[in-house]
Amino acid sequence: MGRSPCCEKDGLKKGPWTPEEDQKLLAYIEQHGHGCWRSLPAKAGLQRCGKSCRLRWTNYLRPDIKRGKFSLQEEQTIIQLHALLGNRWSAIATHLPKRTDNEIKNYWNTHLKKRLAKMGIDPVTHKPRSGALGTGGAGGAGAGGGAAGAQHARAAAHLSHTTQWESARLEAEARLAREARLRALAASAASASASVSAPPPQMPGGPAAAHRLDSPTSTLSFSESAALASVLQEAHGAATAAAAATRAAMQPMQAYEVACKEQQQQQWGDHVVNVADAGFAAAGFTGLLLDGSLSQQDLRPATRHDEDAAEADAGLQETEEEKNYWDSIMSLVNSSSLPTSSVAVPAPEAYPSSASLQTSMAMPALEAYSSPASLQATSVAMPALEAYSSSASLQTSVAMPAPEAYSSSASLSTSVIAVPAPEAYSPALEF
DNA sequence: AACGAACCCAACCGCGAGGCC
DNA sequence: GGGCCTCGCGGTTGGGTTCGT
Repeated sequence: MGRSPCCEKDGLKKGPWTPEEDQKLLAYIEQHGHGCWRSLPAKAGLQRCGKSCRLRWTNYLRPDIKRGKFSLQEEQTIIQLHALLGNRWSAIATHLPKRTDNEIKNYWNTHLKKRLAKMGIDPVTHKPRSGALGTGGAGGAGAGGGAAGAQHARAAAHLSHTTQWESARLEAEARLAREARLRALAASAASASASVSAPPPQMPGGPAAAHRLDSPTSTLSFSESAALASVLQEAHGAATAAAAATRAAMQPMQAYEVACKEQQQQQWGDHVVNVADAGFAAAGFTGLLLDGSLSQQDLRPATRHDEDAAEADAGLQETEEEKNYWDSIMSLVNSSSLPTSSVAVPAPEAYPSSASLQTSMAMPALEAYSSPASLQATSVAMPALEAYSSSASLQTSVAMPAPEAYSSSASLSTSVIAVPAPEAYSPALEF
């Protein structure tokens, strides 16, 4: 059963690349850059289609590719990002330095998926398998459940991912709304002291700046001052719900961390991977996902080996900062009113440049409240945002990925409400 | 040693998005 | 606005390798 010919003409070579071909491609790209992939093969003297060349380069020849075994941190990051993003391998790959999306995809399909299944966790929904969905163990992907079950699982996973991204988006919007309100209040106070007949308060930087603060995907319009008050109220309510949803959605991550670690230690003995592996930015994200609301005490007795006590304590200490940091973020989101005096109102000039605006909206206000230690975590707190941003497009950078998933505010509220209860994730997994 | 099954991964395919004319 | 082209993504597969009998 041969494959149907690719879009390219016949006569082009297919299949595994020879060292000579690799050399040609490498030499050409090193000298000229890849340029247009379509015309590259001819210029480089290769009997391949451009697509094949691009694939070979991005997945194999690129110099900044790390090959070999995935570390524990990388595995955990993949699992956690997959829980958040689903099968968005390229987005996941942006948080695993030097790993390609193809490699991650393969690793997921050949290792992690099976391991999760073995642990009784549905690799699609990232939830413990319920009896109704079939208790099939490894390799039981198609064994039980049937089409309806699979569809249900996919839908649940989609909803879960949608909810989490939408939660993040709402938090960002609510934060922007609060900042806008604070700026308006500040401007109002200033103008009131200047003249009683002054025009109504405006967004610092003028209408144009106000317009730029609008979230392109938002259901809120910060520049419509007439609706501002009610919108702010609404945004706050949504953000509060979103914060709760986010916390709930992130709780299974902790179970994953512990479960994976246990699993790894059973498989590989006591080989301990250095959690503080320098330069591995994703670890910050991993840590950030650890939510303190599901207490460590709840998990430890059921899952921790005695000989791991010292290491676990160190880990707890390490995650304590992140927990506090995350709690502070959540309390900021949840707080009904920020003390005006304690909030640094950004100067108007902080917004005009599209570059700075992009940054401030992509990582909304988080950096304003982070300690240097947690800054690294902050930088990956909204992991996929930058993955989807074009350098020129603010809209893209602010918009959450997979726009089709976040179509309406109606579906949004449904999503938030439909977040599975935290207790759905039993921390006491048996291996 | 031989064979089949399972595993693994590089590479292919189809599709959609975005840019350009 | 619509067609064409290029690129990137995710799903899938073919074939090499390893494992088990």
